[in-house]
Amino acid sequence: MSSSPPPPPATSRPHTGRRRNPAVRDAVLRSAAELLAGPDGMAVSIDAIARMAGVSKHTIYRWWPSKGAVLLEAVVEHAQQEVAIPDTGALVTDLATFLADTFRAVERAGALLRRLIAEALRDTASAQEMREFIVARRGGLRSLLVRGQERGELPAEQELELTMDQIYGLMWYRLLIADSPLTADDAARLARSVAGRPHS
Amino acid sequence: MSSSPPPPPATSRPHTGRRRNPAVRDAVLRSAAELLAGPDGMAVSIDAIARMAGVSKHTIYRWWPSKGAVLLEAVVEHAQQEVAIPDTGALVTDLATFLADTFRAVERAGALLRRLIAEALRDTASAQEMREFIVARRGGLRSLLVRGQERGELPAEQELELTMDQIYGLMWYRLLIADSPLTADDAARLARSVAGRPHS
Amino acid sequence: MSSSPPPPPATSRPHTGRRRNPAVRDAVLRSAAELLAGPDGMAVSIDAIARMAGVSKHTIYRWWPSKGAVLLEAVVEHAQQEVAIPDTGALVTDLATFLADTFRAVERAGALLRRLIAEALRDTASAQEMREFIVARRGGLRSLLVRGQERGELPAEQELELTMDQIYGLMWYRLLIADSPLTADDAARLARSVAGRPHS
Amino acid sequence: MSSSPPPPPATSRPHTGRRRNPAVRDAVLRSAAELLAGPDGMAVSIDAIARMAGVSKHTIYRWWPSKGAVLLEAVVEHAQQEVAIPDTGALVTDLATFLADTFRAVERAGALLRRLIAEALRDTASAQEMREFIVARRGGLRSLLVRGQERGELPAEQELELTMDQIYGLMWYRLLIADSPLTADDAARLARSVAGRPHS
DNA sequence: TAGTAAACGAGACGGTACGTCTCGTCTTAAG
DNA sequence: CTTAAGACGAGACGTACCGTCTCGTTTACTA
Repeated sequence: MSSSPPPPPATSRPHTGRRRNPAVRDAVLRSAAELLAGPDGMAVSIDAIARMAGVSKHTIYRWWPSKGAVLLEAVVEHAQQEVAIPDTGALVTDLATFLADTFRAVERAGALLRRLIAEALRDTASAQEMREFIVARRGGLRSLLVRGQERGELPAEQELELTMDQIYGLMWYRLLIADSPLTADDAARLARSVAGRPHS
Repeated sequence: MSSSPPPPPATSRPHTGRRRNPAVRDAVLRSAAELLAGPDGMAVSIDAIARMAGVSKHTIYRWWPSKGAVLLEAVVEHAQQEVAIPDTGALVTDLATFLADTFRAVERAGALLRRLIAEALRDTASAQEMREFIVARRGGLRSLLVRGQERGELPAEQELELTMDQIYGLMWYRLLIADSPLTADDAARLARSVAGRPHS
Repeated sequence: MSSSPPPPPATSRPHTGRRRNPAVRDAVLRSAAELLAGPDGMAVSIDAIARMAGVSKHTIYRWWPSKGAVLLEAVVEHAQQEVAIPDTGALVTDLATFLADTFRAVERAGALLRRLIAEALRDTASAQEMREFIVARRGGLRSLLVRGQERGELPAEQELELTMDQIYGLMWYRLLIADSPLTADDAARLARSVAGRPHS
Repeated sequence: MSSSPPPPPATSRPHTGRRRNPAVRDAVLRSAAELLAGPDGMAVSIDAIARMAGVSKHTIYRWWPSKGAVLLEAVVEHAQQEVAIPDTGALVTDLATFLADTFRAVERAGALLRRLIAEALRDTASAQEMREFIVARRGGLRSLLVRGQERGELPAEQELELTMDQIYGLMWYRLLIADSPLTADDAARLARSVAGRPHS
């Protein structure tokens, strides 16, 4: 879900030469995250990342194919703290909890995610990686919904992928387009809506 | 929702000097739209727009405050062909029709919209205008849903704004994040899901 | 012998648009000259010239095709103070005066000329211009020698171009290769040697 | 005139460890010479030399203090085939032969020498070594001129160093500045000029 | 037969410059 | 006043080379 090995090791040579300095990777990603989270007008340039990280531009380009790749990996690293999958016994409360947690995390990383998508929209190459990362992160919600289906709280015929598109769609819509907040209340209402009891 | 008069005419002087040439506005917007719809890697620069339109950069900046504003207005102009509000007597079919039309239009303008959002994500100023435009366009769907509510096809308590966020959220999610198609089938399934009879 | 208009005016359009700011040209050439004359280790980069001149790099590249071209023009501008062609009545004294003046000027501009040639040796394009400039400057010496020939102080059969290659050769040899000084005494001895009375 | 033992072995420790691999030195110098002689635009970088020689950059820097030093030694190695000192009995023919040979050798190594000087002009350190090499090579011509003086073919008072500066000056001038050929005819004319019978 | 010291390849790294690009502002002269 | 042409400063882009610095392996001499 991250990493950045530029040339696959050709044959099975055990590796020679100086090893990659992990401090460099860390410094770059930390600087990238910091700049990404910076004030809204601030541009996130490779020059700026290199300067802040005390690293040469060339070194960044050695390990990451594009700016988007750096930003994505910074976000991935930064977003490592997984949102827990709750199990309260009822789908609607599980969902509400999960979404509230997710929304809170997303709100905190708002500027960062907006800029990440902005980069992806301008760079086909990094867009693909970004897509894969985002799609991979749907697993948590999916397992939650599947459990609801197994328990009979959700009709077996319900198309979960569509449901998930609606949920994550709302989230990104608020974040990217409407620029309106994602509250715990939104989480609760969305949970009820999805669980089929929207107005209880 | 369009236009762009930068300096309000000060006092009530009847106007002196050369008049604004409407052909300039058209040429700029047409060129912008053409470049926006171009191949995915192509950059849409003010220089390119000016060159293609046979117009000076300065003229563009006189009438529009930023690149984003030009692009937005180009999209607005281009998207003038309104999606009709159907009235088949049943919410689910109305919705399906409306969404299918909308999806079709959006798919056609895909590259264009992606670039528009990319610009908005980098330019706070144009983001605001863009937001207003997009929000304004929610009116059609809202009237449709309200009618459904009045007819009793949708519970009176249902929060339409949330529902709309889900619908448009899915649309933008597919467009910007997942980069997956929006089919007529998706429209139908989404319509059923929203109308409360997801699996009929 | 200088200037640098990049695109020839195509057809006979009378010219529109903002005019080239002569202050920019001056600032660039002055900064280039200053850096060229700087301490021996110092590199003369376009970035440095731009920074010192308070000018954008792009502006430099707009008007000069390469670094070498900037440096050459800076030198040309700087070397405008022509060495006078003396007329004392005798070739040997004329020559001695002329060479002493030339040597003095060249010594003063030593670092500058060394760097200029260094650039020319690495950039075929600027080498050509530089060659033309240097060859053009041979006119003074030539007229002096021709006069000597006409007066009978130099054999009519003497090949002046070869003689001049020896004279300027010595000068550049000392400057570029031997890095040894060019004194007034050298000028006098060289004058005697050329005038055919080397040991009077 | 060549070699490159970087740190003298401190005290009289008899030497331990792996010995220097002579193949490395050869490969480096051969690659350097080959690149030096390459097409005019081609850059001669340490990276390129290392790559072509199949040698690590570090190894090069272990044995040579700078790029200039490598290039100089490559040229020295390449120029080992000494130009013979002829003895025909007459200065003018001796000179003509010697210069024709020298010119031919220099013409063959043209690109190589130009690049060598280019490097020396940018690197004070290697300039010194280069100077020493070039000055050392003046011995042949000097002995020839001295013999001429002893034979009375050249005035005893003639300052040979100045004469040699004129000769080698012409050569380098043609090579570096004028970029014009050095022919056998030039050699003959220069020989006559120096021997005091320029128009026989 | 170990131990140890240097040579060597591979290649990471910080630094600096290159020449190109786009942005948004400013200037000029024509209509 | 509007417009086209286009100069300009700012600053990012991605590439190249420099010279230094680990690594881990290989080779040789010494104890």
